[in-house]
Amino acid sequence: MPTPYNLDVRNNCVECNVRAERIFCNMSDDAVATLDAIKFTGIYPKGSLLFVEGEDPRGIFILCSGRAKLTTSSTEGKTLIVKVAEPGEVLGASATILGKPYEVSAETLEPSQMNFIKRDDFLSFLTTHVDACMHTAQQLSTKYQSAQREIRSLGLSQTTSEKLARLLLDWSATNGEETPKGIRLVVLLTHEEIAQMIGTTRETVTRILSDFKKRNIIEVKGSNIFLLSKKSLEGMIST
Amino acid sequence: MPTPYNLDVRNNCVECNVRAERIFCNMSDDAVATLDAIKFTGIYPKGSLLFVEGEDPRGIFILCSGRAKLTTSSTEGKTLIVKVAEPGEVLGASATILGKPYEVSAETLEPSQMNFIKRDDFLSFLTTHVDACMHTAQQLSTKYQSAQREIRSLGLSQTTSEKLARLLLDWSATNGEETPKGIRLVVLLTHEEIAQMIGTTRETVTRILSDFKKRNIIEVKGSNIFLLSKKSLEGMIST
DNA sequence: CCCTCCCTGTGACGTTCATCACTCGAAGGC
DNA sequence: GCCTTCGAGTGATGAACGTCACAGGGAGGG
Repeated sequence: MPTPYNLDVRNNCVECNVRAERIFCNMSDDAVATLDAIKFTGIYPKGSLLFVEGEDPRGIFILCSGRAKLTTSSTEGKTLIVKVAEPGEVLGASATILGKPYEVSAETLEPSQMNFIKRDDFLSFLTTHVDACMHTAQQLSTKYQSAQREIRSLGLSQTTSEKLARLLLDWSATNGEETPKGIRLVVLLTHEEIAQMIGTTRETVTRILSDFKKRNIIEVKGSNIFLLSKKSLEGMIST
Repeated sequence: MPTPYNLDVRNNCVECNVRAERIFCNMSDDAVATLDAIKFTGIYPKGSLLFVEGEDPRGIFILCSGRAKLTTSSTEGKTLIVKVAEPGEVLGASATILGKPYEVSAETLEPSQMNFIKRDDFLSFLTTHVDACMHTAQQLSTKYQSAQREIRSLGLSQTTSEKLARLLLDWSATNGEETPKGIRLVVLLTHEEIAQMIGTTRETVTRILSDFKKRNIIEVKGSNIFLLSKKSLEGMIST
């Protein structure tokens, strides 16, 4: 039976076969059963806005499959992509826990399955299940460390080439696929969006990528990027 | 009786009179009693290194009084000050929870009292006291949100003046003191360190501050900065 | 099939800021 | 006392990158 958007929908958390790999979901059977009872499963098309920066927190979203970009914008209309969230991540947890406005916006980049949990349900879930609380703390710690990496990249990079090299290497670590001709990356983002990830302009991204191509560091085929020389990229970054 | 460094030392968490104001420490009496039993109180002079980026996590530090800067460095020797921690903050929690290396270094900016908790003690403390775990989650959420603000500032600011204006306004919100001639800030940092906070060079900081002085936006008296025109600063930032 | 829209690519130009090089003043040690 | 060290202030210079402007190509819709 075809499911919407060709997604492999998992309605039941208890029987979920990828649960063990997910830092947040990998909790006691008892806790997962409760989770199952309070969650709302939803399928979202590409481009869905889950929540918007500044909004009061309604609850958390658990990203079961698909990807979502987290963004923050200035009044001048400039946008910064803070992070691309991967399956297993929890979105909106910090705002929900503190009861403060969402600090970023979240938008799906591809058709995605999300489990939503209402704020009150989530908070009482945490206070009644210690290990859910522990896993939340772990999830938050991971998010904090990834934010920290982002800060390093934005603040310590000398040049824009360095930031872009760093981004490509980051991607290759999380989503890279080894092939005979180098590491293959599937890039869902336009140059404009890449620019928003590293705080620069579209033109500069285009120029630097051309430069990388000329120097045989990368090769671009449609939405694939092959890293021909990971070494060269690593040579560009400080740490 | 004089205490070292003229610090008001609080040895006993249960009787601590500022406990209620501290997001992390404000937990149940039962939990605080346990905390008291596993903590090690220490007084650190200015410039003490609590932990270093990359080190395996030994445990967490609760900042009772004083201030500490959190930094990250590149191999090229460039340093970025990620945050100046205030009393009540917990340092090293994310690394300790995940068992991953500290992602930043921590160094005291003034004589400070810290409570240290060993990793194993902290982890079992969290699993046995739900509300300690909740307060840790809140603390982590706060840190995550402040990291997010830092990312915004680094990534969305168009100019260095904007970043500096943002920094001054941030300080005025947390440490500002109203006076007839404007908001007074006590700046513990050198121009070099301010530069490291906003990812620029010392010379640029000096130049921009001079410029602000010329335009009667600020006035500098020793280590005090008076914000004469908060409005002008606000006019420089996008949001 | 053509038209439009969006993404990519590229040139010219100007501004901002990092870098280097130096001076000056204040603090602190011997 | 003097000398050293560290932070602040300032000028000259060049490179990096943002901005504007426009061209080409591919996808999708009427």
